[in-house]
Amino acid sequence: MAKCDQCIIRKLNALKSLSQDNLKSVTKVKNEKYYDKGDYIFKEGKYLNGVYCISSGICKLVKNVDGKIRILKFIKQGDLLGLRSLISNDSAKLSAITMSRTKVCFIPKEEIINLSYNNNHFSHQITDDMCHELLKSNDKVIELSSKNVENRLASFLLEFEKDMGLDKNGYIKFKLTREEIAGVVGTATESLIRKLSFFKKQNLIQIKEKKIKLIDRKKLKEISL
Amino acid sequence: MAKCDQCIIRKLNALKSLSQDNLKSVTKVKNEKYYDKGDYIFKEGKYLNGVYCISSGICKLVKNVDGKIRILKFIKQGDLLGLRSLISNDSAKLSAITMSRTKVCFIPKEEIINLSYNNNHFSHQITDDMCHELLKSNDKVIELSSKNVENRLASFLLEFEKDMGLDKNGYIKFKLTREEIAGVVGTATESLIRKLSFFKKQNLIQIKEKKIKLIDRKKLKEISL
DNA sequence: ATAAAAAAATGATATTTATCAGCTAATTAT
DNA sequence: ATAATTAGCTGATAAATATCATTTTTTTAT
Repeated sequence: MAKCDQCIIRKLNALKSLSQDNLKSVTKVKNEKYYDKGDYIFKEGKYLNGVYCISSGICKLVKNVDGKIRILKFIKQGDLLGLRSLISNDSAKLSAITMSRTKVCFIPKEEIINLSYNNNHFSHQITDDMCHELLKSNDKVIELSSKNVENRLASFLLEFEKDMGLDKNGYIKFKLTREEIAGVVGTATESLIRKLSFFKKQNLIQIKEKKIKLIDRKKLKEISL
Repeated sequence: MAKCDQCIIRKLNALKSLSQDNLKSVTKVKNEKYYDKGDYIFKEGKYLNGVYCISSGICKLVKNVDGKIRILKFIKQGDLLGLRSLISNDSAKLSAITMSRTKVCFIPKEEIINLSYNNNHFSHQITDDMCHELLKSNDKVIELSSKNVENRLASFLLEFEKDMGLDKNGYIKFKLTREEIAGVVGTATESLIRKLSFFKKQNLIQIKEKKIKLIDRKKLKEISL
């Protein structure tokens, strides 16, 4: 089992605030696990016994609303999963599904609670992260209630590009199905497909083997507003 | 200036975690202020120098998106305003407008920061509150992206009744304009009006002098799902 | 390599929601 | 008390979005 103090992933989240002693303690209790693409890390309704630190791979946080699957967030290398439920002593309200083979470190609840009481930096970092999450969530509420599908799709494409980065040919690194994009944007798959081909026809984007390349970011930005 | 340790309002928010000493310290630096109905406590974009504790009255947290005013949250007696911005060291992303004459206690940023470093209970309580906010915000995202106006209006009416309580005749205590309800539900005022009169025609609600009484909560609940 | 399954695309249509214009009722200011 | 303003309501219509059925393309399994 790898040692946490040598793990660079931890620097990407609240765990960066931990001391060497803290990290030794985490190393003792943490648990590494691999998931295949499409696996559930946890399902909606489950009470989590700790938090999940994504070591490699990509996941989605989703809610299934009578068949329609809404995606609230993508979780990447370095992100922590399950903090909200753990702090609120509440069941998970969303399911976490891997979108690629994923390595996850599980840290038991007691350890997180102890750390948060023994290390003020850590506990403040968690609060900061929650505030950031809240800001983004509020932004989504506003976007969903005042922008149409076209605006939202443009906005998503720009943000997704920033989040995921580009391959050597300028395409967004990570592939999503049309259904998944619809699940993020909050629309029906068919409506999403139509908007995407509309963007393609307008030369705002290019699509090749399901990968998307943004061509006219300025125009997309305008559309997103 | 009233003393904070004798204020019962503080028990309704994170300030309940403060010690007697903490409260004495807050009393020294806090500032009471009255706002008339319709006043801005702060506007979107402003950097806040502290948090606002609502002592009496009701406010709305809003965002103006090219003329359409979306209401994200109602703030009542006992609620704290401005914590997110303060913790993130960020400008306010929403405006706070009073909906009745409102008494507010302002607590300077430095005091909140100090308290959060000196009192673990307080700082944990803040984190808990943020988690709760995040949960509610996420719920809204899901609702907006998977429910229609009718569903959302039913859901809002039930929640608003729970939040505000009833007058002696069973009407929801607090009056909102149609435009405000539309701003919460995320739709156009005219669409909202039509849905409201539809609910009235179906005998799900009654309206008298702008106040709303829920008649068939069971049916409303079904519609909200 | 081929068959089967899943994903993407398209057309037709229904439903939902927004917009605009005008009218009425209620509230506010003088 | 009356005028002016604002809020509420209604109808007509346009625009956006969802739904369903079908076809084509791509991916996956054998």
